[in-house]
Amino acid sequence: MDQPSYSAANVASSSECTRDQLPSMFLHRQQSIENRNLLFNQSFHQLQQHDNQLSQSTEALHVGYEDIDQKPDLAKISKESVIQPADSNTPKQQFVPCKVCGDRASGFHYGVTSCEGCKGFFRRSIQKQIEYRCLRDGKCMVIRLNRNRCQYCRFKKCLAVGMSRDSVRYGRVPKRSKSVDDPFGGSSDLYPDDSAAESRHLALYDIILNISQAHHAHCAVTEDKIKLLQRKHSTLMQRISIPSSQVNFTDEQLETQKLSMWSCLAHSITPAVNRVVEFAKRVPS
Amino acid sequence: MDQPSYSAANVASSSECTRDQLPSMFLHRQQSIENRNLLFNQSFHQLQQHDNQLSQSTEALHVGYEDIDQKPDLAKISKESVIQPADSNTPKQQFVPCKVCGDRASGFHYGVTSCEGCKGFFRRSIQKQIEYRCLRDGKCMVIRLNRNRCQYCRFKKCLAVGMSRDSVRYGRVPKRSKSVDDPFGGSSDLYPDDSAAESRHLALYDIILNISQAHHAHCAVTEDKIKLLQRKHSTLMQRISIPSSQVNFTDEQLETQKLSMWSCLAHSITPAVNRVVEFAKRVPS
DNA sequence: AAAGCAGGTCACGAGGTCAG
DNA sequence: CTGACCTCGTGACCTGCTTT
Ligand SMILES: [Zn+2]
Ligand SMILES: [Zn+2]
Ligand SMILES: [Zn+2]
Ligand SMILES: [Zn+2]
Repeated sequence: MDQPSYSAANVASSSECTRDQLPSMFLHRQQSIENRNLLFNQSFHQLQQHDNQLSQSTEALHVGYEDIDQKPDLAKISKESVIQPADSNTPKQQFVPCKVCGDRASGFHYGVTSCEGCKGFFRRSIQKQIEYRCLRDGKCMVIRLNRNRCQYCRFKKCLAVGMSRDSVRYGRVPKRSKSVDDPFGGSSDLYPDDSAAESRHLALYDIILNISQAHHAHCAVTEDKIKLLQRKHSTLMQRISIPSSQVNFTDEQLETQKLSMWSCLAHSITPAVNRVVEFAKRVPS
Repeated sequence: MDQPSYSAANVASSSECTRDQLPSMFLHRQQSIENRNLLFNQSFHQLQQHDNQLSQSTEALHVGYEDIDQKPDLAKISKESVIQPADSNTPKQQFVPCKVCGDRASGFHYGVTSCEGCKGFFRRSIQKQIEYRCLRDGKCMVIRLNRNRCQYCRFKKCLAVGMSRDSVRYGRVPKRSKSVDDPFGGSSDLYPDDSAAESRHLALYDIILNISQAHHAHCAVTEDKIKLLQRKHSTLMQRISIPSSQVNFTDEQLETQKLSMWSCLAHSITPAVNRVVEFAKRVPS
């Protein structure tokens, strides 16, 4: 696939993305999850396109996880890697998500409610005229935890949500354009939810993370193993194809073979089933 | 103290020991061992209060403790066996241990306070998707001096303490999350010790390692061998039980048999004694 | 003034490097 | 392969300007 590139108003030099830009979460469940949450409306369309790409690149996500009997406990996960945008000293402060990455927004930057990170990233991008490149298909998901893995897609998202030098709003925000739901006075059509939406938003990330971790911990389908399987399969087929023409089994033999094969299959598939069960047990209910 | 090299080859060949050095060696070393264990244990008690990491890997550490239980003296440890952190020119700098190996941490890498070594190792591991294998039981202790001996267990420990691409923290550390005790602003498990205690901490790790290694290198009682022994024993008993009723030995025959059995026993036990000697020689003095 | 954002600052850490 | 060292992108704060 050709690699999309950006030459915005000011773009010239090239910068290399790190090759580990895979979004480390979101599997097939993401759609239903997204549907439930209004906060992600803006990117719903984009997410739908991601589904393909994500499911086929799943194996790359398992780097470092195979053969490790990792037992992530939920308490630790929620402590360590769940977003904690709300500082403990300002419980009163409302959470407003960045339109680019979903982190806590710090204000209305370049025309978009965004976080300090995305603001700085966008500023740097338009200042230094950097041309980013996506090493994949240019559809990387941009969320807080992986926003730094693909600069191209982050910048693309910035533009998509409307960041621009021209959208800069100077000075004080007019009083009446402020609202409870959008303290930064951006366009008022996006977040019709009350404050409960914020907690749902956070909970969502929590769930996403949990599922991702559970998957990592128990999915044994790695690239290596797939290749190995393919090799095994082809050699097996070769071996079988030759004698198959000259061999005649009796019905009894066939029956016996069927039984033995079934037993063999059952034996082989048991671990996989166990893994699925383990995975299911990890999904928060 | 220089690093003792315990390569696999070294361990394998180390059971050779000339017989004549046996007795004096043994007695002398035995004393040393006891003294060291005195120091060793109290410090461990103190460590448990301050160091989460140690208690977290208690299981592994027990290997080193099992045969050892005595009374303490703190001053002595810091006096005679302190091992300095890598840099001796910055005495003012506070010591913060790597959560993986206990070496001096260089920062908050992949979500965990860790040293340069573990950081680089983890990066390499997740980049190249290397699949490690443990040559033992997958419970190797991972501490500074032996962290390079088992990649599998080192990586496992990395994951266990929470290293992950998703836990990466970019940018400057928020001011309010910094504290005197935890310069890296990581999670809330702090190390309220002064630097002297940290040096002791480091020294302890090395001592633990030495003893454990010495034990591992010369203890022949592995799980495998125990099982083998049990099998041998039961078959032997079966074989014996049958003829024992119908056989009558003369006194002379019995005497001869006693002698031969004693000789056999002596022959069998010699390697064990040698191993004890070798173990004693490895204990730092 | 007061509020609020663009841009600058620079502590940090990811990733690369390369002797050992 | 390891890890001490280096480079540079990141983002939490800060400063100064613009608009009410
Ligand atoms: Zn953002
Ligand atoms: Zn991308
Ligand atoms: Zn370490
Ligand atoms: Zn191991």
